[in-house]
Amino acid sequence: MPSLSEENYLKAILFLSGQAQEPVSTSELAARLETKAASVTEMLRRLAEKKWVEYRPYKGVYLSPAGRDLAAKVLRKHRLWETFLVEKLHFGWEEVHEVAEQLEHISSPKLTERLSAFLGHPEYDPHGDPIPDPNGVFPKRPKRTLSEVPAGEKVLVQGVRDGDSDFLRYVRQLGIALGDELEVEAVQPFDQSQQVRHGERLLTLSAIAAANIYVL
Amino acid sequence: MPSLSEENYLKAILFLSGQAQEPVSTSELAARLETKAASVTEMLRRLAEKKWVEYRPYKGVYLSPAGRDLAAKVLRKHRLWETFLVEKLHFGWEEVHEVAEQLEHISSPKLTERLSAFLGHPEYDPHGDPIPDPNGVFPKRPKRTLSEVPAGEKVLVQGVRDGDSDFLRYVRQLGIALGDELEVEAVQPFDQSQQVRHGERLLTLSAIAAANIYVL
DNA sequence: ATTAAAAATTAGGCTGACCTAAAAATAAAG
DNA sequence: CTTTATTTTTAGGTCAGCCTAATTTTTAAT
Repeated sequence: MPSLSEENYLKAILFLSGQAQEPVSTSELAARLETKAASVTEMLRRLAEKKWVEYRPYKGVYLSPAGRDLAAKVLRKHRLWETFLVEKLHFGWEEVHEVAEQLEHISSPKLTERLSAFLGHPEYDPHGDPIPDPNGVFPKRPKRTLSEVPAGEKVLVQGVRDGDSDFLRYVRQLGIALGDELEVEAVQPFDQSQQVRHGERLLTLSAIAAANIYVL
Repeated sequence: MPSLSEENYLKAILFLSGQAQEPVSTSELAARLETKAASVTEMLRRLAEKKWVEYRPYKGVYLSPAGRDLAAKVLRKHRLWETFLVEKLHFGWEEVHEVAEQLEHISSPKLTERLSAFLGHPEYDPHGDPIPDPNGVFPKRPKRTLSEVPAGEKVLVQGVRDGDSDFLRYVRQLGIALGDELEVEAVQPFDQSQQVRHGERLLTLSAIAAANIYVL
C-alpha cells in the first residue's frame, strides 16, 4: 500500500515519462511536485526499495510494472471523480482538479468500481482525457490537437489538456465548451497561430493554445 | 486547518463527550482511537494550543466552540458520504463506515454542499443518525431506542447505532432493515431481553441489542 | 490517613516526509 | 581536454505523530 506521498510520486512519474516510458529526471519531478531535489532523491530510493520504480542514481527513474499499475489506478480514480464532479454535481470544468487530487487517494476498490458503474463506465473524463480501466489499460483514441488541423477543416472540441487551471479558465472565458464545433479559417505561417470560427465569432488562438485543445 | 489526525481526535472527543459536553478522559480517547495514552496527551496539548479544545492535565478535555464546529463539519461529511454510498452506489448498510472514514477528510466546502444537494439535503444518514447542517447544528428528534418500548407496542426501525460493524452485521443477519415494523411481544423482567415479532418471525433480542436499535 | 492500584504525564526514541548546505557526478563551454 | 556550470546526491536537521518505559498524580481500599 503506497502512502499518499508515494502515490503522488508514482503519478508524477507516470505523467512525465509519457507513453514511451522514458526515464524521468530528479529535477523534473521536483518541479512537478513542488518540492526540492533532495527530497525527490530520498523518495526515489524508497520507491525503488519497494520495487515500484527502477532507479539509477544520476540517470533517472521509470516505473516498474507494479508501479505503473498503482499509478494507473490513482489516475483512474482521479478521472472518475472528475467525471462525477462535473456530471453529477455540476462543477465547472476547471474547478474539479484540486478536489480530485484529494479524492484520488481514497482506497476502496469497491467504491471505485461502483462509482464507475454509477457514471456509466466512462472512457474519457470531462477534459477529454482517457480513463484507464481497472487493469490500468488506457482506451486509445486518435489524439488529435487543434494545432494539427489545417485551414478549412471543421472539428468538434473533444477536450483540453488537463492540469493547467489557467488554461482551463482561458478556454472557458473564450466560451468554448466540450462538443462545440470549430472551423479553422486560417493558420498564420510565421507563428502557427490560428483564426478559428466558433459559431458567429472569429477567435485567434496561439499555437500553444491550439496544441492544448483536443478535437475529433 | 486541522490535519487528518487532528480531525480524528476532534471527532472522537465530540462522540465521547456526548450532547452534554462532559469532559473526556485520556484513556477513553486512547481506546477509541486505538492509540496509546501518551500519544493522546501529546495531541491534546497541541489541540489546546490551537484553541480547539480546553484541556486540563489529569482532568480531561472538552471541545471549544471552534473545535466543536470543526468536529461537526467532519461528522456532517461522514454522514453525507454514507448516505451517498448507500443511496447512490447501493452499498450495504454495514459496509460504508470504513470508506466514509476516509471520505470525511476531503476538504472542499463546495463539494460538501453540492453533495448534500445531490442527495436532497438529507437530515439522517442510513443508520438513522442525524446529519449536522453546515453550521454544525443537529436536527433533533426524539431518539427512542427499542429497549424503551414496552410490550405490546408496534414501532418502525429508524436506524441503529453507528460505529460497531459487528452489530450492523448482526442486525442485517436477523433480516431487520430500515423502515421495518417490529412489535414487542414481551420483555423478560430478569434481563430485559425482548421477544419481538418481525413479520412472520419471532426474534429474541438482548437488552444490549435493543438499546442499539432506534425506533419511531 | 496511609497505602496500593489505576490513570495520566514526561522523557526519550523512531519513522516518513520534508528542508538547507555541502560534496560529488555529469554536462556544457572554451 | 580542461574548466565551469548544472544536476544530483549526501549529510545533517526539523516536525508531526506515533511508540515504550519511567515518573507523577489521582483514585480506591484498607
